[in-house]
Amino acid sequence: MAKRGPYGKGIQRREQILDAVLRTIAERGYSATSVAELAEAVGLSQSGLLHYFGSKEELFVAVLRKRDESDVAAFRGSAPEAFIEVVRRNAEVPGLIELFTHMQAAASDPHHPAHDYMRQRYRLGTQGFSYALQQMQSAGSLSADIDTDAAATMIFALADGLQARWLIDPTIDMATQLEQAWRRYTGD
Amino acid sequence: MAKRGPYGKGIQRREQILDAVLRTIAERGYSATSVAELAEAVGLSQSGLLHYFGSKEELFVAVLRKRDESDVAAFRGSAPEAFIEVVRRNAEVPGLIELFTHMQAAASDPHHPAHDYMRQRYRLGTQGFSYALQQMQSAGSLSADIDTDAAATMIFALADGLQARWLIDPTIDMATQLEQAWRRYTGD
DNA sequence: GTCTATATCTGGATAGAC
DNA sequence: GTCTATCCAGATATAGAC
Repeated sequence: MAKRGPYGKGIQRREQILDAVLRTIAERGYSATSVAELAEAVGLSQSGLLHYFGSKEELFVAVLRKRDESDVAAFRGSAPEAFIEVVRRNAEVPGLIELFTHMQAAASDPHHPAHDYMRQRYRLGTQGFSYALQQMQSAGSLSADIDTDAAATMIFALADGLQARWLIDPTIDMATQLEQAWRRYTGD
Repeated sequence: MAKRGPYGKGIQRREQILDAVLRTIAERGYSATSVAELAEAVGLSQSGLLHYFGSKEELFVAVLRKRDESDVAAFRGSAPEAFIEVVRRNAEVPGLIELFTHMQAAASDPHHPAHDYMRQRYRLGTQGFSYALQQMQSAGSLSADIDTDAAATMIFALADGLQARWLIDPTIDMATQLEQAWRRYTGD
């Protein structure tokens, strides 16, 4: 039975639209992405699309959030391996990496809608990863002398840096680089 | 004595303008940076400025190149330490990091003027660093089992990723993170 | 080499009808 | 909720005079 208010049909429609936008960006990339073109691809008018998200930038942040959801859902297994698997998976949708990279650059402005999103992403991401590493230390599967916060910050920054470079120079193998770096960092 | 042709006064003036633009971006950041504003800060009209660089994007690439020159000039001492020192120095000019990050995002388009610049930067940067590491291996000051190309790629990507994050969340200490990562990566 | 003036245009946002 | 129509701002690039 359909819910009412802000959790009813409106939200469903919003998610549905978001899915379509996500796919469109994944296919066509960020550059070829005016609101008008997205609207067309989605099957709405420009103002119809903006009705749901208010502005272009907020729409993009919503897309990144949606993507995170599916990343988290795909996050299976132990910490470093699962993380690398997500990066490997990302290499199949360069359009989304492109979007992320642009938003990351824009987010340095504290007034940009992506600013808070990025901060939150860093915080939650590194916290979660750090916690997982602590568990490994307790279980004895990770050297106890590792600063888990620093290690988590390191691997997130490395992954982001590799992705930005990979967009420009696809000859590098992100997943292999990450794996190798992690192995060396932790001393096997 | 003044040279003639493309190596004469025109070039000098160009470098002089470039210096002024560089300082302006360093002070005011990338966001507040239309060609008109740069022109004003430099003391030229908009078209006067564009006369030298053709387009906004090419101007920005020229700024990055100029910055690289001064980075290379400041690159003193052994490889990893000098590299970290450059990153430390960058933290004093967030405006330039911001510019770099935006250009890096834009460079994923193969037709963007920054595309070739970035590729070249990656290639030369990692090659140079890798070579320096090989020297260290020969001298016995670096473990011989390290893949120097991979290590160079890693440290460049990590530095770029840390910088992008630092712009948004200045609580992290880039230089310390880099140092620590390098130490662990190389096994002290 | 430098300026003034202007062309052009792209694109996001808004008003208001249905 | 969705569309049509319009507005408006901002920015780059160019033409042509001096």
